[in-house]
Amino acid sequence: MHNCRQGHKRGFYLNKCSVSFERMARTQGSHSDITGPRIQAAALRLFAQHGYAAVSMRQIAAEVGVQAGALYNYTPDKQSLLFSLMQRHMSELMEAWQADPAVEGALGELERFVRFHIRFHMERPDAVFIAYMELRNLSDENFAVIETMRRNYEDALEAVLKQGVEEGVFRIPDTKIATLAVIAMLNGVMTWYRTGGRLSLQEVETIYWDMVRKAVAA
Amino acid sequence: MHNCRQGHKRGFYLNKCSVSFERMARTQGSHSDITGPRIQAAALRLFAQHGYAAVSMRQIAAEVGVQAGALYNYTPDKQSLLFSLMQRHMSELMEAWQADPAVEGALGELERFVRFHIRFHMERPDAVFIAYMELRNLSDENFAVIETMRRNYEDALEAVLKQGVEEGVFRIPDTKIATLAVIAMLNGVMTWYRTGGRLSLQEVETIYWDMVRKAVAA
DNA sequence: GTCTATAGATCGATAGAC
DNA sequence: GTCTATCGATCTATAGAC
Repeated sequence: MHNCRQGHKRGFYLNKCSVSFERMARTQGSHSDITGPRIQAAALRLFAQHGYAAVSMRQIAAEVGVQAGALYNYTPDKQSLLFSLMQRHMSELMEAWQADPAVEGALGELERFVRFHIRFHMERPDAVFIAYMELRNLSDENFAVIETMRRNYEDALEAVLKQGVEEGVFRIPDTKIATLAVIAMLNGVMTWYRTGGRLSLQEVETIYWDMVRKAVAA
Repeated sequence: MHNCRQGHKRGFYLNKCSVSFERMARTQGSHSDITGPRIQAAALRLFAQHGYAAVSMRQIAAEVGVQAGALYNYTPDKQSLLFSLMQRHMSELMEAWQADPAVEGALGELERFVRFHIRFHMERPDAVFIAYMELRNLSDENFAVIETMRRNYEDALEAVLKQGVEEGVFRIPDTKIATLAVIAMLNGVMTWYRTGGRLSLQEVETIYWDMVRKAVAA
């Protein structure tokens, strides 16, 4: 099942092959105050690569360099581990968007959104992949939280589209559908873009901005 | 984990709640020549709802109304079951596209593609969902087969876009990227559209066609 | 805080009766 | 072709030593 060929399996995210990061056998009683973050990082990578259901706590522990039981000092269970990864991702997304300096006019705001979305998501492909693929593995309660955060982000784009319609610069039959269509299109970047390819991220942003701009144009 | 509320968990496909279709206890030696198709149908539904890795052979068997061991009269293993579902889906997709009557000119062909893609995919949401989400659970050999079929389908759209550029009706900086962007956008329909909503499928097709047409316009 | 060890459940797949 | 029964592996999570 596993493979490491890069560029393989487009249509889903595949990590670069990387040397396993296991540590030396750890003396009993030793400790590391960065074990928590390392567990999160290992879970993020493994969930993105193989899927939540296919990854065992033992695999995560092995990647960190501890035994499986030690994980439960940092998370009550596997489900909470998934939820915390997704929640942090969505929080960072919202905060980054709000921190991005606004510009004048709906057209400028739409360009800002397109470039922000591509840039932000390409910087954390593992988290993005999990956020879109593992929703069904959340408990109902956890799903409701993530879903609300996602809707807030979508609402930010829809507000821009509505503003553009009012300004008369956009012609959009249904702003909610257009919102989802734009985000879906932009997310497609992650299924094929690889750093070091023939196009820089800047060029990709511009190509997508061109398509989005025209798609909603009056 | 499981829930049955409809409209819940947008962003991934969720089946309608349906009464379990288990059969009466089966007398030994009895048989049914439709067990094979019923296994495929059960696997399709369960893989789409819970994910390949999260579904057990026992669950599939229970849905069909047989014991787990009986499944192995129809499939050598779980992996082959997944592969056959994806392969059939991609075959049907290619055949349906080739059977759809071509029209004159790139603009007409693009509209035909947009409407065909939305219609075909909305008619089989389970298969579509599996085809996009379970690629990583294919063995390398099986993945190569599916990936080739997918590329062939994408090439059909790219040929239309190239034709439009030559005709001068489209202005597209990169036809490969535009191909992927259009397909990604159209696939987004499946994350939110539900039969019986405020828009008919015909209306949805028209809205997306409007956006696609403008996005690639000269 | 990490270890070893394990409980208790469930998995994919097979064997042999009917 | 389906059944019952089971093998051997693997899983999440916990208990108790250090």
